Amino acid sequence: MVAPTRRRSASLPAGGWSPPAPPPAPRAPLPREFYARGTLEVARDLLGKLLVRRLGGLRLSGAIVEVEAYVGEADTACHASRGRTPRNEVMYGPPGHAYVYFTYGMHWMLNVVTEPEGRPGAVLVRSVVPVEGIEEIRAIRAGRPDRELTSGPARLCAALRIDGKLDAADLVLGEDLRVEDFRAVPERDVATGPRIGIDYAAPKDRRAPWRFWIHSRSGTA
DNA sequence: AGCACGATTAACT
DNA sequence: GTTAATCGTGCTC
Repeated sequence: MVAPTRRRSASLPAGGWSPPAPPPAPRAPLPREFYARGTLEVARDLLGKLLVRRLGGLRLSGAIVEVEAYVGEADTACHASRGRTPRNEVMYGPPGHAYVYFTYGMHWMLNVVTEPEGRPGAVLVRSVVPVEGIEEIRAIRAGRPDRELTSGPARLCAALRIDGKLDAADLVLGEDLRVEDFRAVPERDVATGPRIGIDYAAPKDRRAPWRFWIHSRSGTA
């Protein structure tokens, strides 16, 4: 039995945020219209939503606590900034699909496609807090401390077994992967700042505060 | 050639 | 306890 350790969030912005137990009854996937909006709005509104991975008979899920918006060809940090390619093709398609790609020789990244069809945009899911299937997630991520299970874009993909096979998956049909309504996040709990790992981008894009996370309220509830 | 990262190591306070 | 630097890895263009 593990004593409830007091966990001070440090470098990870949303490390201290915990979803309420118990998890709610499963809901319908968010509709297409949710995604068919401006990427910044979608990014902000994804905070507190439930990312659900269906794996065989299992339901693994986590509450979204950190995201980044990548807002089209004019955004030099966005994969679409150099035009349409086989990899980023799905970003140009209809909203509400997964854009999953591989990077750094070992990591998968999960994005959700935004904006009406033809306009590339996506939100990178950077961190979730486990809600359902935590024992299975611990098994998948054997040897990791709990705080490293799903905090980080590559970690959450590993934890939920998200890889290139889910690229272009329809989150609205939601067969293997979906996003459900879960928890309203008030404005005062939302923090914003520059995106991570985009040093190659133009200065204006590096500075843009297009990363959103749930600010953990220290001490009080 | 270059990466929308993270594990590891090495320095700090 | 923390932050900063390094680099593996293989897919994309």
